[in-house]
This record gives sequence, structure tokens and C-alpha cells, in this order.
Amino acid sequence: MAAIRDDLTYAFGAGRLTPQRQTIAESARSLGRAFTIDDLAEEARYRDPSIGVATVYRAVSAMEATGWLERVGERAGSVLYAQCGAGDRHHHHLVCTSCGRVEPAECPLHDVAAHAATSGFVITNHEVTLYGLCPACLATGS
Amino acid sequence: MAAIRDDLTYAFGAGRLTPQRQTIAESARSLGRAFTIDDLAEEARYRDPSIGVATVYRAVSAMEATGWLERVGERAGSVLYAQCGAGDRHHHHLVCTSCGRVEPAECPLHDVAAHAATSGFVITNHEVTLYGLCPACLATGS
DNA sequence: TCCAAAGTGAGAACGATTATCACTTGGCTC
DNA sequence: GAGCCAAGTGATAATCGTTCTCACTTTGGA
Ligand SMILES: [Mn+2]
Ligand SMILES: [Mn+2]
Ligand SMILES: [Zn+2]
Ligand SMILES: [Zn+2]
Repeated sequence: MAAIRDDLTYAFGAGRLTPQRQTIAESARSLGRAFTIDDLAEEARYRDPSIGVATVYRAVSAMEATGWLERVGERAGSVLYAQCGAGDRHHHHLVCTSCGRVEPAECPLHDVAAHAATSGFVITNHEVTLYGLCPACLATGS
Repeated sequence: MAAIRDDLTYAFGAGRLTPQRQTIAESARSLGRAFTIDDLAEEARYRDPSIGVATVYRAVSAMEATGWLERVGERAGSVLYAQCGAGDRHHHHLVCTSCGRVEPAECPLHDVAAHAATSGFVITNHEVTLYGLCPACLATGS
């Protein structure tokens, strides 16, 4: 069963769930992998051609603010997003560099945080992203 | 003593060490913190106003290719670079979000790599960046 | 010295993202 | 249910970091 934040009704928090936003959120979920704004706009406009690109940008900003989407890297100058697959739990990401599949990864930074403390730095935030090949892409050799 | 890659003569590898490139590399080193292309260009053009912005971009690309510079994040839509402070050793970065100071950090990913292997992913690359406050910024409360 | 490749600088072009603005819509109050 | 108004929309222009182009200069080896 999915974590509560995976439910579409949480995508926009206190914001309105308009028909356009619903289409955009469903598009994001249906992609099932990391995507650029352009990827998402293409899918959303396939379902409803009247949706403007600016609306997709605004919807992504809103979904990122609630944590329903996360940025997981970049591709050719564009930000890569993925639906958060682990609810509220603190985690990071495995990103398949071939197909874009994304899987949550444990946070490995407890030791490093301790080390940093001895150097005088106080860590307030961190980013971890792993890139590689998912089982499917390994099997097909792509 | 600094690791060998910290020496300016390694900044451009097989490329030419022109006067402009020397000025740019010295500027990067003198900044002593994470910087954007714009920060670097400002410093370099202070020393030699005839240096064009395109030359700074090209020099940074070359220095990134040799590993003498690394990208350590972004700020307001621009890529953040820092001089690599740990030679050839595999490492990551502590970045002070207040003053931009950068310090090498150990790689904490051995456990995670093992975990990923059990999920079928094969990791080929990873990124880790820690953000926080350096001792100096903690002391001044900035 | 000569030459070909590498590098330079000015400016144009590019492309992702953001701002603007007139208009529409959703959800609340009465 | 009608009225209100903040929130959202879509087209388009603007922004801005980065890359490209091109004529020119410099470099370092033959
Ligand atoms: Mn996630
Ligand atoms: Mn480094
Ligand atoms: Zn894959
Ligand atoms: Zn600091």
C-alpha cells in the first residue's frame, strides 16, 4: 500500500485541485519515472491539449512544495523530477541513467554527520543521489 | 602540503596555459570558496579587464575536465564550482551555505551500494553534498 | 621562420524558466 | 443561488545563464 503522501489529493496541499492540476498530477504518476517539465507537459497535453506550459511549471512548483514531487537531478540542462515514493520518510534516490526509473534509498549519512561535527561544520541539509542501471535495463542491455 | 592536482599547472591538463587561463585559475584559487562563473569572471576581469566572459566559461569547462574544479551545487540558477581540495581521492563536499567555504568529506556510500545491489540496481555513479555552516560563520552568527 | 591547431573576444543565438496581464474559475459568505 | 475575490489559467514577452559563431591572435612544434 502506498504511503499517504503518494495519494493525489496531497499533491497540492492547501492549493486548489483544478482539472488541469489533476491531469498534470495523474500524468506525473503515469510516467512512473524521472521526467523533465517538458516530458510532463507532453503527457499532460496529450490528455488535455489546452493546458499551457506555464500551468505545468506552476503545478510542478506547487507539488514540489508539498513534497509530492522531488527533484532528482538534471538532464541536458533541464531539472529532473520524480514522484516521491517513500512518504514522509527521509530518504534519497536510486536513478536509472538508462530508463529513468527511480527507487528510494536509505540515508547513509549518520557517520558523515558525526565526522563533520568534529571538523566544526554543522550540517543543516544534504543531498545524495545514486545513478546506475535498474534490473530491467541490465537485462535488456540498454 | 597540497595534493598534486591542486597545483595550477595541472588545471588545464594537456591544454595550453595561456595568460588568460592563468589569470582565471589564480582567481579561482584566490576566491577560496564556492563560486559561480559570474563570481569568477568578476575576479578575473578585475585583474585583466580584457578577458571575455566566453573565455571564462571555456576555462572552467577545461578545468572541470581535468578535475581541478568541481561543481558543488547551484545558487540562484547558476552552477557553483569549487577548486578540488583533495587531489585524486574520491570524496564529496561540505559546503557552507553562508560563506561558501568548501571542505572535502568522506564518502559514506559503501553500505548503500551494497543495499542497492540487493535491489538489483548496479550503481555506476553517485553524488553527495552536505550543506551547513562552517565554524567561522557559526562564530559570527551570519 | 612557418604552419596548423588551439585559444580569444564580441556578439548573436539558444533554451529553460519566470514574469506579466487579461481573463476564468473555485469555493466561501450571505 | 448570487456575489465576491483570491487563486489559477493561458498566451506571450522577458530574463538570464550558457553555448555558438566567426574573424582574429597566439602558441608551440616542425
Ligand atoms: Mn522520493
Ligand atoms: Mn573536491
Ligand atoms: Zn532502467
Ligand atoms: Zn561559512
